[in-house]
Amino acid sequence: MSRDHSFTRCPIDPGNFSSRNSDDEDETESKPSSMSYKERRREAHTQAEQKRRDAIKKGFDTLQELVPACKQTDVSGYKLCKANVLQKSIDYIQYLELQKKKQEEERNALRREVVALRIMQTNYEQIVKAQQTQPGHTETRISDEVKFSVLQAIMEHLFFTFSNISVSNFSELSAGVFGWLEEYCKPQTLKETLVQVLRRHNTYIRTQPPKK
DNA sequence: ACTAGTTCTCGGGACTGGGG
DNA sequence: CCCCAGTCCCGAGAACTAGT
Repeated sequence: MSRDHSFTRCPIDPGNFSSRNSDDEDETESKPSSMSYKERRREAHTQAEQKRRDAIKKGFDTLQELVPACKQTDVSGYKLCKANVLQKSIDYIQYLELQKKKQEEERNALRREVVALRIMQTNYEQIVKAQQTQPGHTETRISDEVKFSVLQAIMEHLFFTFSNISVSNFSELSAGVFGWLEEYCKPQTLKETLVQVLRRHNTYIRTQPPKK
């Protein structure tokens, strides 16, 4: 069985175990003043184990500080067991991943909205420009009533087309709006709609008797 | 007293890097 | 290439502690 040893090892301390061969004879503890090779090796091993346990403990302590559900809730020094710290850390990471996903979806939806609004802005600007460059265009005073009536006719037409969009869920609505924008909010289509509405109003206004 | 969790020590397997 | 020191990791068992 081979294990993955991708960790980084600490540099070797030349002060330890520098004369292993010369100490081999000490294993019978014939010299009480100096430790035998076995004893020194055992002591070094104990220290290394202590160091390893400290590192593990430090890691758990850090997790307990970082994960809100693991933080101490009272002054009695309450501490979660390691298994709970691990489980709560896992839960917290999963929660953070979910939050990240939600925020990314929200950001994408907002970006789509920005694109749609820019398309609409461009359309309106082109309509205004086209109207201003029409031959015979004169600045005449239009009443608020007529303006409202024109706007209402345009919006009614748009709403009629918009009402065909499927709204069973958000993604369908989202896709439907894009399709609707591309089909019914094209500059040319809007221009045609506007022309129709204005023609109708022009005819209607001419046939109306002047108000007294 | 019992139980569960933690800490510590010890022994041992496995791996790495340097030296002969 | 082999040996060895140093290191890491793991399991077992003992000791300790805190809660019930």
